[in-house]
Amino acid sequence: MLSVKFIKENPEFVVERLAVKNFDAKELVDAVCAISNRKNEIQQEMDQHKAEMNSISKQIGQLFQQGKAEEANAAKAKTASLKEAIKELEKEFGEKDVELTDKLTQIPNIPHESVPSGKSEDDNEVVTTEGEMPQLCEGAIPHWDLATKYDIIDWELGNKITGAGFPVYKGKGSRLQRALINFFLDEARDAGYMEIMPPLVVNEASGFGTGQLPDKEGQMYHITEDNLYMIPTAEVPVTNIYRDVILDEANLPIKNTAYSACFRREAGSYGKDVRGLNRLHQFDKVEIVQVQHPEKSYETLDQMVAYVTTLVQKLGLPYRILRLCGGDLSFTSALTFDFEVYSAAQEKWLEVSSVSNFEAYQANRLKLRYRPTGEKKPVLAHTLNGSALALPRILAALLENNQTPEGIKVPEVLVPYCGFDMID
RNA sequence: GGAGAGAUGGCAGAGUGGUCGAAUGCGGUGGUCUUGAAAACCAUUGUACCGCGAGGUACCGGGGGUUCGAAUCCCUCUCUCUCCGCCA
Repeated sequence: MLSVKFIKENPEFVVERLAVKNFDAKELVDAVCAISNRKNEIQQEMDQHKAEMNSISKQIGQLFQQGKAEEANAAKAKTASLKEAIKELEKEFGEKDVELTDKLTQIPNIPHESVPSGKSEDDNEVVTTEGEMPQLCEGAIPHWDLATKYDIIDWELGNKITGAGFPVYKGKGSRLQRALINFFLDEARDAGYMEIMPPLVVNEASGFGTGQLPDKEGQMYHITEDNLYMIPTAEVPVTNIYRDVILDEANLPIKNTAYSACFRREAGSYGKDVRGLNRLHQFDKVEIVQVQHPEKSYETLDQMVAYVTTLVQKLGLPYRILRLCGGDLSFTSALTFDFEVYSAAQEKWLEVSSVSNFEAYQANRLKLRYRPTGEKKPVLAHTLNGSALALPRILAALLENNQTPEGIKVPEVLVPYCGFDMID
């Protein structure tokens, strides 16, 4: 969330910038300022009364020790009204605090100045388009049919065991998944990221820290009996490693990577674009996460984009990079670049990565700070993350683009990882 | 699942109603000494909020209560550990 201080110092700026996200923040910003001001007034009065109370209590203690019980009891009488006043102020203070947090969590992150305005994904800005469009052979078919033809993914079995959106990978399909995971993790390690194997289920505090809760809880599978959530991305556990942490400036940037299965309910997204591997309830992904100095986070974002570029290039997939417009930008992000690969049989661009700078928005929720060298006061760090990469759509594009009458060719970089060069 | 123990500052670990934001040790930082280092010694060392400032307030797992006063007593929740059972 945004800091109260920033909102109070720049209310017009916040409203103006959030308009780019098509978000009318006027009322919320006004409310935050008003509630915060009232809260401060209450605190001043409350603290004053508490100071007096503390002082009287201390005196009473001394009087008792000196054996002056009568005077002590007289002093006690004075405390009743004070006590009552404090209680009331505390109550109102608590209410204002809840209200303030409620309003704050409803205000999205401010978009970076480079974010184009726009309503939907149609307004995203194409930054780069690279790679050769594949020439498909006669009778080319989409990946869901290829997967069945070569018996590497069993859709029906997934339906039987769990339900739609939980495919079963078999034989070379399963091995190719494993190869992709290892390939991505090794690449990330070579790029300086430390590998993490996180829990796949998180508590409420973690969900709040990265911004999934309270608003987007419908997106996650909720284990109500234990009040735990299945992760929609490794971003959640890996970023929450640094919840309530004060880092040394010298330790920045922190670079972590993690493979995880990801679980998404995708409620309300039935219909188009859900065939085959295009949208699943469970999928595999390797994520990269960085914690960086505020002054260096955009430089880091560029580096992360450059890194993801190398991955799609090595896989030989035609890709394009989009700068998300305000309307398509997520609630918590300040700037996001999406990667899409071209899936030739579907004749569709498929999103395989989303690389974002959250600036201090997540950090403020997480209380993730660093201490500038030689200084006393901790400062909020910046967090960034990106998919590197999400597997299903990569697999879809690989299957469709590399199909030949003899079978599906495996990209060279993956051959050492999976141990075969052809799915036939 | 059954029984028990516990949750205190970066860590370890005292503290069972009143100058306790909290002893002590370790660690960290600064300094003295030293050619340099180690050792020793001295000093310092949490976070947040309010206030122009002086300063004030809060925080000893979370929440509630008793009391003039709570780390300390009571209730409640959560979590951790140990033993037994079960089990990859």
